[in-house]
Amino acid sequence: MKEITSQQQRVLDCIQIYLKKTGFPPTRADICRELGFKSPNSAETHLRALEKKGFISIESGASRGISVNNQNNSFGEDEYPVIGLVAAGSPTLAEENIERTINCPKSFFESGFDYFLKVRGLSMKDAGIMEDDLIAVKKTTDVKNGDIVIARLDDEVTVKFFNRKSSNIVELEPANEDFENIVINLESEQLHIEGKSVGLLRRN
Amino acid sequence: MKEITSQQQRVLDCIQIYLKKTGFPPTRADICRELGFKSPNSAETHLRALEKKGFISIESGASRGISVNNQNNSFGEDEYPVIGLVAAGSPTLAEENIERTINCPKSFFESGFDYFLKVRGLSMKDAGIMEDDLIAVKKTTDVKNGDIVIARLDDEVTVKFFNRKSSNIVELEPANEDFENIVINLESEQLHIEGKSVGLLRRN
DNA sequence: TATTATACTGTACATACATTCAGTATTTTT
DNA sequence: AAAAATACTGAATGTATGTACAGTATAATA
Repeated sequence: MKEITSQQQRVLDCIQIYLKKTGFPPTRADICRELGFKSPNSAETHLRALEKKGFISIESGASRGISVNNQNNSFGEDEYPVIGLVAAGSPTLAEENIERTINCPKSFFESGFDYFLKVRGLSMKDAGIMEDDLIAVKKTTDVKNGDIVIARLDDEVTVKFFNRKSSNIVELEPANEDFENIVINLESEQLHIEGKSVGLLRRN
Repeated sequence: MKEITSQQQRVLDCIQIYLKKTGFPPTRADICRELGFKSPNSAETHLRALEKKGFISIESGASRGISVNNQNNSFGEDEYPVIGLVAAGSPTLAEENIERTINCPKSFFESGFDYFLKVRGLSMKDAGIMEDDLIAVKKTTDVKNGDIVIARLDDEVTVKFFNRKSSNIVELEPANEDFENIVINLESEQLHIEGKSVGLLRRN
C-alpha cells in the first residue's frame, strides 16, 4: 500500500462517509459536491490514483462502482484465526494450524489481539477457562505476574498464570487443584512466552 | 415491518449478497441476471414492494440507490446492550438498565442473541462463568434441561442450570458447591424464564 | 532539465440505469 | 364477486453517470 496524499485521503474519507450515510457509493458528481470540486474529472483522477495505490477498486462502466479495500492484514477485514492448542509446537499462524476464522471487530478486546486459541483440558478451570473456550491472545512477551500467558516449554504449549519468583525462576500456575505448578529455572530451561490472554469467547 | 414473501426475500438476499461481494448495490438488471428474471420491471416491482414494507430505501433517480434498512431494533446495526444483573427486577432493555453497548456481529453467537448480561457473583463458577463476565442471552422460554438460563423468581434474577424434575417441579442448579439448588413448585411459586445463555464474553 | 505525479476547470458524449407504460396470469383480500 | 397484491414479459425513454479529451499550474522525481 503506497503513500496517500492529503487530498486523496479527503476523497477516501468522503467515499466512506457517503457509504455510511446512504448505503451506496458516491458518483463523481457527488464527490465534487461534497468536497467543492467543480469538475467531475477532479474526482475521477483522484479515484484513479486511489485505485492505483490499492485503496479502492473501481468496476469499469458501472455507476457508483467504487468499493473500498479494507484488507489491512492478511486475514481480511475483521477475520481472526482460531488455532488449536496443539500439544507439541508453537501456535503459529501457518495455514495448517488454523481451524477456521472468526469475524470480530478489531477493537473487540480492549488491548487488541492477534488470534484465538482453542483451549484443551481444564487446568485453568478455576479461572473460568473451560475446554473448547476461545482465548483471545495478544502476541507479546511483555507479561506481568498474574497475567494468563500462553507459554511454550520445549514443544509443549500451555496456558497458565505467570509468576516470576526471581530473576531466574518463573512459576507457571494452573487454576485447578488437580494440577501442579510448573517451576522453571531460566538458566537450565527455555521458556517462550507466545502471548497473553486479553479475553475469552465461549459459544454454546 | 410487514410480512415478506418468498420471492421478495430472494430479492432482498440478492441485494445483500451483491453488496457483500461488490461493495455497492445491484442495478435492476443485476438483480434480473442473478435471479433469472427477463424484465427489469420484475426487479423494479419487487424493489417497490420491499420499499413499501420498509425493508429497503430507494433513492429516487440515483443509480444503484438501494440501501438495506437494518434497524430491526432500536440499537443500531450491530450494537448490543449490556445489562447489569440487578438483584431486583427483570433485566429489561429500559435505558436506565443499559450500562453500555457492544458492537458485535449479529451472527457472533450461533443461535443469535439479544443482549449481554453482566454476571454478579460466583454461583456458576464451575461452569466457567466468573464475576463480570458477559453472558450472551437469547430471549426465549424454550429451554431444555441442562441449559444455562436467566430466571426470575419474584424480583430476583439469577443465572443457573435449568432442570425440570416433573411437570410442576423445576430445579435451578448453581455450579458452585457453596450454593444450594433452588427448588421451585410451579403451583405455588412463579418462575419466569427470561432467556438462556448462548455464549460468553470475557474481557481482561 | 525533462518527466512524472498531483491538483484542478470545463466540455462533450456514449451508455448504464431508473422508471414508466402496456400486457398477462395467479393468488389473496375485501 | 370485485379489488388489490403478487409475479412476471417486453418495449420505450429520459437522464444519471462514467469517461475521454483539452487545458492550466505546481510540486516532486529522475
